[in-house]
Amino acid sequence: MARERTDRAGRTRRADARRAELPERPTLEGLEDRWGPRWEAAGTYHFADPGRRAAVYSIDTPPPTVSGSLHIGHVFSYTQTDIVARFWRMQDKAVFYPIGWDDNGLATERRVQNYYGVRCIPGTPPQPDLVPPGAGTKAPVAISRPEFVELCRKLTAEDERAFEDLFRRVGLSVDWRLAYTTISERSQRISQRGFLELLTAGHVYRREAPTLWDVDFRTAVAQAELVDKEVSGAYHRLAFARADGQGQIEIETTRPELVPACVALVAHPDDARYQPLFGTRVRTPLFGVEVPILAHRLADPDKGSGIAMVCTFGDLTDVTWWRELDLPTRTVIGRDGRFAAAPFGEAGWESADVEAARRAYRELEGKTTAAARRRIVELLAESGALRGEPRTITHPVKYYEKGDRPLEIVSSSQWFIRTMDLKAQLVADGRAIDWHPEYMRARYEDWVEGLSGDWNISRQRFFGVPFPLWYPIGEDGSIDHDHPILAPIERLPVDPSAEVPEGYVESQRNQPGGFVEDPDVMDTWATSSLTPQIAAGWGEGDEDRLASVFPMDLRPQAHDIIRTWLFSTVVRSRLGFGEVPWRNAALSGWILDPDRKKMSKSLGNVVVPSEPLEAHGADAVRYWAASARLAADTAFTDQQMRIGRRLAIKLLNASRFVLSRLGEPSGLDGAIQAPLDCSVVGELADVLKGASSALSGYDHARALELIEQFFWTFCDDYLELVKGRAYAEGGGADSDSARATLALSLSVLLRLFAPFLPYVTEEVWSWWHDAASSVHLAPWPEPDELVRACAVAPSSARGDGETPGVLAVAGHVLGEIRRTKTAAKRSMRAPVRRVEVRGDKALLALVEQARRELVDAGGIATLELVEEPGAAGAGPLPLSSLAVRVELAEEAE
RNA sequence: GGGCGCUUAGCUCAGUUGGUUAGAGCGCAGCCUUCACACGGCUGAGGUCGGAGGUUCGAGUCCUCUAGCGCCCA
Repeated sequence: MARERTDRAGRTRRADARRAELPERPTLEGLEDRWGPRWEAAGTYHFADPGRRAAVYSIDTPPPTVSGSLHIGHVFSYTQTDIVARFWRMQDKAVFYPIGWDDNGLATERRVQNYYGVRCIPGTPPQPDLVPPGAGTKAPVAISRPEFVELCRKLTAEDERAFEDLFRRVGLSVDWRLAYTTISERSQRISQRGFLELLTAGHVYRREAPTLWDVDFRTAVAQAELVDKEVSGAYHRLAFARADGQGQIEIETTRPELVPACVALVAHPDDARYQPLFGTRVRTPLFGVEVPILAHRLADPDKGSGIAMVCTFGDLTDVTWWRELDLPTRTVIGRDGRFAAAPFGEAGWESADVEAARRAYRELEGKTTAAARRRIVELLAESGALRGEPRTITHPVKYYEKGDRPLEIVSSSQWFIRTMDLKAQLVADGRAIDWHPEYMRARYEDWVEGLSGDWNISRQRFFGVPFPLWYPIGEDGSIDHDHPILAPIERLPVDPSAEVPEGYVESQRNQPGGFVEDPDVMDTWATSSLTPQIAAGWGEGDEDRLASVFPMDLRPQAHDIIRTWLFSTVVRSRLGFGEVPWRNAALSGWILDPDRKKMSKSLGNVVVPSEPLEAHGADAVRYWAASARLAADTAFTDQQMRIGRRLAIKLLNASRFVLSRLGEPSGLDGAIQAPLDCSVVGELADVLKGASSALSGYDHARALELIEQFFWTFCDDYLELVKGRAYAEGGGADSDSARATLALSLSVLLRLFAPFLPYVTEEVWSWWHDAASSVHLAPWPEPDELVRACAVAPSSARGDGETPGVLAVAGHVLGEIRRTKTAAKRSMRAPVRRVEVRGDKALLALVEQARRELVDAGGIATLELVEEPGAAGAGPLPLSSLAVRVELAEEAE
């Protein structure tokens, strides 16, 4: 792989020969098509493992969810990371910059269901000739799990191509050879191995427990996937008869349908109204089940009547009460979200009136919660237990973030990773990471400190990584969940539903004395929490680069998935690898539409990236992304792209001019000696220093601003002032100095802009260098190369309280001349009879040093400097203290 | 309810550790077809920095209170 570098000074060879190659009218059109394939062919961005962690800069690139729609936000955040990658590559780091696609999981399943009009029903016979009905069908076709998984693979492959095309177009400098998908064999192997190691180490366990459950997707979901939605509901006031016959207790509930699942009433221990009742019992209305009245601090005396009904399970508070008060379980809602059978009269379901209870429950059985609620309200009203009219309220209800109906809580067996014991360590790990911006750390810490349960990693779904294990079945047909049969590491990945554990044969599946597979798949985060390991090929033999790249330097991601992806990666890194996964976390903002609303498909305000890329070009779109700071939500506006485009065009034209002026090559070292030239180099050195420091600190926007600002001054003032010397035939020291300054400045500017505008800078670089040379592999400029090029120390100029430099002073005078010409409505070429500059001696001396350039650029016949006595004061004087009088020549002159 | 962020020219945003007349681009107005650039250049008008109070010789920049918007979490 060619990593040919230009020498430190970015020196050009055979400049004369190259001059002929300058395009007459340079253009941005077609640059993406020209350079993308060349970089690919040359392996410009390939990672060459140096075998030393210190020589590597590694990035834990977010794998986008390919089932989501492509939009301009993808370009935005990925470009910001690419700038960092390019910067470090030019710092001579071996940049490990992989890319992945997150295709595993529920998002893909849902897209496949909708796209093809199918539904996965495990056990459906194979239908090889099936033509899926397609989107919009009202009757989805049931298909088997293998066929469903096949469709998932097919569609994600298409989606991934679209993402790759986009990212290539934008010029991301990823090493495409490192591309991975989260459903790939490698990802599954690594994910399963990671799980087994945690299991062996005792960090995961399986337990039957109340579980947050989406009734439509029929899967468990984790705390991290919850969202609160404000929905309307109603308080129903219900009367419970006291068991001793001494009257009634009224409670209020938004979920009257759960009366058959009621296991207690609770009030606050300090609530005087209920203190006498603690320990007594009441009977549930309709069902006649005796339940205790208990005290618990979470009961809110101000809510409703101050006493609440505890059901198994209406919400997470019920779970807490159930656990802490050691209450029995009476489950009524099944995994399909409908009321399941309830054996009133049997053990645990005793009733004072079994017949009445069964009669009432028959009215509910098989109904959805919503239908059951309507019916039970009627029954409660008929029985007289419902007091008054239900009172409508709006309250927050927990939903799965992708779900359409409120979550239920069902009791089920799930795998958990122990995180509750790890909180303090996780907070400490968060503090070991440098956050950009720093305040984002708070999001992480708040989340960790607010964890209320271990991380449930099992999902009752189909397109995911299976748990690599089986359970033995006893001779009596009972499943022994406590002694799973683990797949050996060498066999991974395994699909336990298709493969057989060691020592068994397929015919023993589901048979007494045989085995049964774990039917679940892992939470998608359980796999993507291992992206550093997947990208680095952990355990993959010759491809294993983990030692060279881990812990990684950077995790870039959006701030909304701190609680999921970022958090889960820290957990896995800590438990599995005993380390913090990265040194830096950079949080990008969101793209909003021009009205500052979040882009979403449902609002119809999504901007497809191909349009701005087409209209403005990749560099211009990158400029827009680069000019936004990290974590700043940014409105989409093509205004910034227009500016970026203009900048890129300016770079083409200015470069063309500079290169057209470079004559015979002469050594740069020490050639720069004219005061104005030293001044420009001095300012450039300041810009270099500032930009390097900003980029090192993940402030790409600041770096771009500095570079860009200098570039415009360079064009507007320096190029205009230097033209006279640059055009002078026959050379001479002045002329050599000018040409050396032009060459040096252009070389440095191209390299500074390269991470931001990779196409246009490479284009210009190619006018000037051998075909094998790439600006993207050129060394990042160093202050030393600027210093060396100057005969005298470059004068740095514009710091606060410092005397302005020659460039600034000359630019100021030139500005005054332009102002006068503009005011007189004359051309900028209009001759000037006389310019008089009055002011402080020190400033005048600087003007004097640029006399020739000012006379040339302004077309000045007489330039007179007049010292103002008395202007001398303490400290350096501002430019505005110079009084410039400009007399234009007559039109005819 | 808790936490965090934002509020600077018509618009979109910069303003580093407090220091001289607060910056940029767009938009707007005017001028210039100059031999790198009309997919351009130059010049100009336009904010007193959400509000109130405080610290300081000095505050957009620190402190307190407050309003609005947004995000995260209960």
